[in-house]
Amino acid sequence: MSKTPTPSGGFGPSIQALDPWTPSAGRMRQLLTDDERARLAVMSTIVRFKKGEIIYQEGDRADAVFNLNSGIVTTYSKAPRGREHVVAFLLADDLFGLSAEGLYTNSTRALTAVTAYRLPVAALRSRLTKDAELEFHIMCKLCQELRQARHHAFLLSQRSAVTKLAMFLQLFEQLQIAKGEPASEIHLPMDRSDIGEYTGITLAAVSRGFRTLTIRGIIKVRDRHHVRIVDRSGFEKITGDPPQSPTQLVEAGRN
Amino acid sequence: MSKTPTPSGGFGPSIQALDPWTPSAGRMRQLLTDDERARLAVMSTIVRFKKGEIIYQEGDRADAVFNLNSGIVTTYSKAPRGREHVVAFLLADDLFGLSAEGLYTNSTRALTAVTAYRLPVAALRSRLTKDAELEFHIMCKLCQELRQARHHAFLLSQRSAVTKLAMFLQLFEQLQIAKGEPASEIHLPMDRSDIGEYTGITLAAVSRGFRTLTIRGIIKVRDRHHVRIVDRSGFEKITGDPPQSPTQLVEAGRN
DNA sequence: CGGCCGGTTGAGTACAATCAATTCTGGTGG
DNA sequence: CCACCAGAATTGATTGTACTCAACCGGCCG
Repeated sequence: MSKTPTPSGGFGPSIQALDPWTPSAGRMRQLLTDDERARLAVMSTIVRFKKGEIIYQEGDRADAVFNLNSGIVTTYSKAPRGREHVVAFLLADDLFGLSAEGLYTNSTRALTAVTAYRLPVAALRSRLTKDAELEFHIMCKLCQELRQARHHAFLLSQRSAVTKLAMFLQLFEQLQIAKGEPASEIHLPMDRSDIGEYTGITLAAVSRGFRTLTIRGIIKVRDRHHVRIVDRSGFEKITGDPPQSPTQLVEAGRN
Repeated sequence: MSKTPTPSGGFGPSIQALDPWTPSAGRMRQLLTDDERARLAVMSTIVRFKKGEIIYQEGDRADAVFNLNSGIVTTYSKAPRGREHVVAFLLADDLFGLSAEGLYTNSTRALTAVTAYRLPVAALRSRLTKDAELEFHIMCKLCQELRQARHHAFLLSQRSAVTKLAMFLQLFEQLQIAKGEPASEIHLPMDRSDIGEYTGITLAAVSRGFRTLTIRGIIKVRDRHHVRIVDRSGFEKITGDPPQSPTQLVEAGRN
C-alpha cells in the first residue's frame, strides 16, 4: 500500500485534492481511505464513454454524480451566438455532476475515451448523511473545485490574450505537479479551440498567442499537445506570478 | 440587535442556499436547523468590522471561517499591474474564509459595516466530522458557491462590456429574488469601480455601459445604487438568457 | 470656499474579433 | 508508400470595441 503507481492505485472511486487545512507543498493526496472507496464502489457502476460522447446535458435530471477514472472530460455551457464556454477540464480523480434544484447546471462531453464511476445521488446522499468522515473528504474536494473555478475566473479577468494563455499553461503545469507527474513538458490533451473556449479568446488568438510566446523565446512547442517553458522568468513576468514570494510582488508593477 | 429584518430570523450562524437536489423555484432556504445554529453558535464569536476594514489577507493563516450576518463583504485578489480582481460579493448568510494548505486564498474587505460569526476551523472541523447532517448542509452551501463562481467565470468570458454589465445586474436581481426581497428595483451596494473589478472591465467602461443601457431604454438608473429594468425583453436579448421560468426548467429535465 | 472623491465624458490608440485564405497534420484507402 | 482528404491550425487584412489618459462634473466635508 506504500507505492501507488497510478494516481488511483487500488479499486473504487478515487478523489485527489489539496487539503484545505494542512500544508502539502502543492501535491495532491488521495482523500479517500480504502474503506471509503470500497463503500462507494458498492453503490456505483462503471460507465464508459467514447471520445466525443456527451455524458449529460444542462437541464437533465441530475440523478447521478460521476467520479472520473481515466480520460479527459470537459464541462461546458452554451453562450450567446452559438459559442461554447468551457467551464472546466476534468481529469482522473475529479468529481463532476454539479446540479441545482435537481438539474445539471452544465453539459459534459468526453474529450477522450473515458471510464468513470457513476454514483446515484440517492444512494450517495443517504450514505453521506450517515458517514461524516467520507462527507468531509468530499467537502475538501468541493473546496478544491471552488478554488479552481475562482482561478478560472481570475484568468478570464485578464485583458491580454497572451497572459490568459500563459496562465492556462501554468494551470496545467501545476496540475501535473500536483498529480506527481513529470512537469518538464506540459501536456495539453485538448485542441486549440477548447483552449480558446476555456480562456475566453478565439481560436485565432490562441494560435497567435502560442506564436508570440514562441517568438519571444518563452515557450517551445513540440507538437500540438506538448509545450515546454524555456524562459521561466519571462514566463512569470507574463503570468504575474512570482512563485510564492510576496516580497517580490512590490517590484512587479513594471511594464 | 435592534430589529431582525434579516432573512435569518433567530439566532446563531445562518446559511442560505439553493438546494442542489430539490426544486425550489429559485428561492433560497435556510439550510441549518435551529439546533445546528445553536451548536455552531457556541463555538463562534461575533466579530464586527467597520466599512473598508480588511478582515483577512491572502496568505494569512486560515484559522477561522466566517458566516456573514449583516453588511456586505468583498473577497478580492491582486492582479498584475496593481489592479484588483473582485472574486465575489458576500451577502448575509454567506460563508467565507476559503483556504488551501492552511492559508487563505483571497483577501476580504468589509464594503459596509459588517457583523459576522467567526468559527475557528479546529472546532468546526471536529464538529463536522461528528455531525454528518450539519456537514451536509455546509456542503450544499459550497455547491452554491461553486455554481456562483462558475457563473462569474461565464460572465467574464463574455466579450461585450454591456453584456457583462447586464449579466451582473441580472445576478443581483436573481440574488434579491432568491432572498425573497422585492425585485422591482435592483440594489447595488458597491460602487462603480467594484463593479468594474468584478466584471473585468474598467471603471470608464462600466460608466459607458450604464449609459448605453439607459439610452437604449433598457434600464433606468435612479441613483448610483438603484437600477430598474424597464425593457425586459431587450435586457434578455443582451444577457442571452431566454426567460427560464422554473416550469420550463422542469420540462427541460425530461429526456 | 476649495479640495477631494466618485463618477462621467472625450479623443486617440492598441489589441483582439472577425472573416477569409492558406498551410499543416493525421488518417484513410488506393 | 504515396496521394488524397478533412479537420485543425496558422496567418493575413480589416474592423470594432474597450483601454488609456486626461479633462471635467457634482456632491460632500472640512
